[in-house]
Amino acid sequence: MSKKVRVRFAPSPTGGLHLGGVRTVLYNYLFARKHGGDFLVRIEDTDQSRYVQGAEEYIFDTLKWCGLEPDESVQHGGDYGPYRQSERKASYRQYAEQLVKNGQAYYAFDTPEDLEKMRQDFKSEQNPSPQYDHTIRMKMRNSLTLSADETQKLLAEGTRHVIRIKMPENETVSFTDMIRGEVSFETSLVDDKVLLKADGMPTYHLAVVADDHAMKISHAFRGEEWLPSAPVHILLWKYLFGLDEMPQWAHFPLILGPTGKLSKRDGAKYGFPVFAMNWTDPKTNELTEGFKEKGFLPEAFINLLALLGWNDGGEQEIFTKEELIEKFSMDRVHSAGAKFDYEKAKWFNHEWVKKSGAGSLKSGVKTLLEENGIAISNDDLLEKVIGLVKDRCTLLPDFIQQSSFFFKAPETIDVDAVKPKWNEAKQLFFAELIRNYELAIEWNAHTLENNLKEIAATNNLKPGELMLPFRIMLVGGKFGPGVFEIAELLGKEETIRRISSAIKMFG
RNA sequence: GGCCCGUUCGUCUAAGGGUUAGGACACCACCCUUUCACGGUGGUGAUACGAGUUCGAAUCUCGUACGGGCUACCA
Repeated sequence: MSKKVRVRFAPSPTGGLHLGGVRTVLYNYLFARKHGGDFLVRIEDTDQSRYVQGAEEYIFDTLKWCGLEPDESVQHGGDYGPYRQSERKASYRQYAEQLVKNGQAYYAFDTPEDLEKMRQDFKSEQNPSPQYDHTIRMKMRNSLTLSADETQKLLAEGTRHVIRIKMPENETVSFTDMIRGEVSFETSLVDDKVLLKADGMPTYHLAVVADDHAMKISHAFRGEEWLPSAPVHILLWKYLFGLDEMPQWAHFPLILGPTGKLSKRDGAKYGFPVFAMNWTDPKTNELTEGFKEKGFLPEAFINLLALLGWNDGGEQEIFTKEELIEKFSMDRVHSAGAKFDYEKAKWFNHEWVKKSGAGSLKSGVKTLLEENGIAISNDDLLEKVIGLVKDRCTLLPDFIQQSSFFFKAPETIDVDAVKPKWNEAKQLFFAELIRNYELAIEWNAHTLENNLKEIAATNNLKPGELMLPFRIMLVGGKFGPGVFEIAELLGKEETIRRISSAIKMFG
């Protein structure tokens, strides 16, 4: 009974990886880690027409960024390769032929035109999309309707054909889903799915069963959109390997957008990322923004995804990956779909930015600043700056506004916010402040504040009137952390330089 | 249309027969803050509907409504 836990993520390399895909990876990963099992990635590239250059590499880059690297894959090696279905072609036909031999599948010679005609002919109001099923198959061109000789002749001539499963009539196929409990289907209502395509490639249905068996998968997890085809897979397991060998299934709820299943379109339409990382379609050059580039931390991304359809029963919402591994359990995964809320996603990131040490944020922020023309020569200063401003940064790019002025004098000064209330007294005050600061021996926020207050008092000025001008001199605008903390990090020379150059603009 | 899955605040969710139905995001108010945030306190706000089982139902059963998924030689 205690088979080693082995789970897989099986994407097809057709484009960027979206939220739902990454969450499927996550739940697989957590389950494997929790149970000391293996997590592998198998590339489902059986549809040559949909193959997209670069998509496979993108998937692995994404997993790496998320910190969800597989134990076995095309890139990580393993004993159950190849991990790309296009390279496993040989075995699939053999299984399909075996099914034909046993009367559980059949050759079908219908052309795409034949199929189109069938759909037109049988289309009605009650049945808007006719299926190739037990009511139809005897009216089509296949090894069930043709004589054995004819079938052999067509095969010998190399006639293009597919192999379809022959769904039994009046049987109930049921299985226990780890999330939904017992799910059952009437076989008469399921169509004869193609198992092996005319090009010799398997469809997903055959491939998933053959490969899950070959790779000794113990638990097969996937999105809910697969639930309707589960009976086909159950039957294939029964016919080919026996139900005892079959992995346990779990179908994850869908992640929904504002209208339905979350799509790339939703992201563009509502202004939030849908893919994990930036993805550029090599054909159209269309760029779809990713969470990474939007400024999400991988820890936050994983965290928010984990909570979209699962929770540990308590009120904790911020989890490290290690905590997730410890607490994850499949029976606490929901059965209902979850609508993605970008505001909440940002909240998760903000929590993680606050929680992260300045040291761990440093390299990301440094890159970002440098990309925006801010050269960082002093890493220690950068770390101090990050520590000072991170509480007010939700996404990584927020650090640009919040910390640029520490390294480069502001290009624009919000003169209008100061000028109307500027006067001779303030002019003189700041001139005196400069003289005072020039003589300062200790340069820290506390003394700078005390000195300012003392000078203000002797000049009969309220500190309140002076803080905003002072801030704008140093920062350029009405934002940022405490003024004296800023001045401390700026240093004596730079603080004085900014005050004196700003005075001229106000006067 | 058929099949399958689902339904607790606007959103993510807790409560596995007995709670004033709890928390978080968002929103609002107040406090803190001589900027903006953070933080703190409080507030608005939900068991889709109808039957049944039960002393007692958000919770179990059935029906209805609504939502979603699938219905390709795509995955």
